[in-house]
Amino acid sequence: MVLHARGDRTMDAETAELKLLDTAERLFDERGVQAVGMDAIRTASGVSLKRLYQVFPSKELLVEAVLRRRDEAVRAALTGHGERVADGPYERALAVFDWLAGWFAEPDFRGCAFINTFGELGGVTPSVAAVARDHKAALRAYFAEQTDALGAPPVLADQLALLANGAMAVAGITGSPEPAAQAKAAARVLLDAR
Amino acid sequence: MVLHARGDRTMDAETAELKLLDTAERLFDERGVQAVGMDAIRTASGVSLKRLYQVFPSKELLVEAVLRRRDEAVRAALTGHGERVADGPYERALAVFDWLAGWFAEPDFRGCAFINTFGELGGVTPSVAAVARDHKAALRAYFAEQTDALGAPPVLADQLALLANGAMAVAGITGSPEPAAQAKAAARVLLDAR
DNA sequence: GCATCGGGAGAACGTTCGTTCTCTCGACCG
DNA sequence: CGGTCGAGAGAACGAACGTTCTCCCGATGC
Repeated sequence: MVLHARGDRTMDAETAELKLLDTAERLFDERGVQAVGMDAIRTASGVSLKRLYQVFPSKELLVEAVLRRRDEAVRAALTGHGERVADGPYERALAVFDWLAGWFAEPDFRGCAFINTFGELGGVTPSVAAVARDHKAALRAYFAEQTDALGAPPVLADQLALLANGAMAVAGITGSPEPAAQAKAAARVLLDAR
Repeated sequence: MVLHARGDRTMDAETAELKLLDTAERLFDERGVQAVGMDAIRTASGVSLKRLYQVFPSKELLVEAVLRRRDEAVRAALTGHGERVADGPYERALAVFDWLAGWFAEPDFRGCAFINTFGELGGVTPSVAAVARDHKAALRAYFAEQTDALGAPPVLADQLALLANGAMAVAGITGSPEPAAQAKAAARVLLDAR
């Protein structure tokens, strides 16, 4: 509960945390983690350094929080998109690639944050590696839900996940949204093959 | 030409360049680019800082040289492996995934250097982004050679490249070599589907 | 009204980094 | 053999970073 309702000069901890996560996510996506200083996050977010370190006592914890929030957002978007636009496991599996297409077409798309951050910090920061592993396991699990419902062998879920991750990596590097459609067509072939 | 054949206390420029590229590649793979200082490369390679900056006038140029050399090595390994173990475009396309399997099984495998370095520096260093793009275009071109020979449509080459890149990303993050075999099986389905 | 608390702004601190400079010494040239 | 060149070792420099500290002010409680 907010006990002190002052003017606009200060902000409560929840607002600060939200602004920090939003700002850090955007800057990390644009420039990478190490290229963004805490001071840049302070300036871009308007949250004071003191508050910043109250909410996230170190940069590593901020990075972890950004990735965890994005992990949850992606999981929710995936299942939400699947339920909205497709019914049946076959369509839901394919709908993932439509969701990727929309993501890749965003003007500031620069690849998957988990692939990128793992590449930058995965060899040096175990917590980052763990979040990336968890996230990719969740994507595979979503495909596995659909393939299980189809009675398909588990390896099909792995293969659909490879297509999705390959599309993210290639779309990020080339800047083209095409990999989403290419991966969707390949996924359809794999789904139809059995 | 080496005019001064001294003892072992100095080394000529070619030897220094080789040692620097080898050392930098290993350290960059292990820890990422920004986590490795020029001093660490100096110490690990035994090449003096003075020589280092004679051969590579900046860290950015060293990173670029490491990636370009690896690009050429991968291209050569790909075609060499294809010619050695497989004949015919169908087998050559699949042989890429056997080559990936051997790579993923190396004890210090930490993912594709181009995917990882793009994630770290691609948003900030255009030359790094360009090398990564070129490298991924070359992989796609290798697949395109095989699919063209098979009379398959060009999109199949993109799809095989998505499988290969997805396997690299997932194998790097999870540390498992399995994605290579899963991708190979999927590639076979795609190749057989037409 | 006054003491206290907590926050914002930003200076300060210690470290690390990329890069350059200094010092020294061995090898070649006359 | 004396002078010059270039190399190695590592100190030094300036900037940037993550983190902490200082100063000041407005709001709250008695």
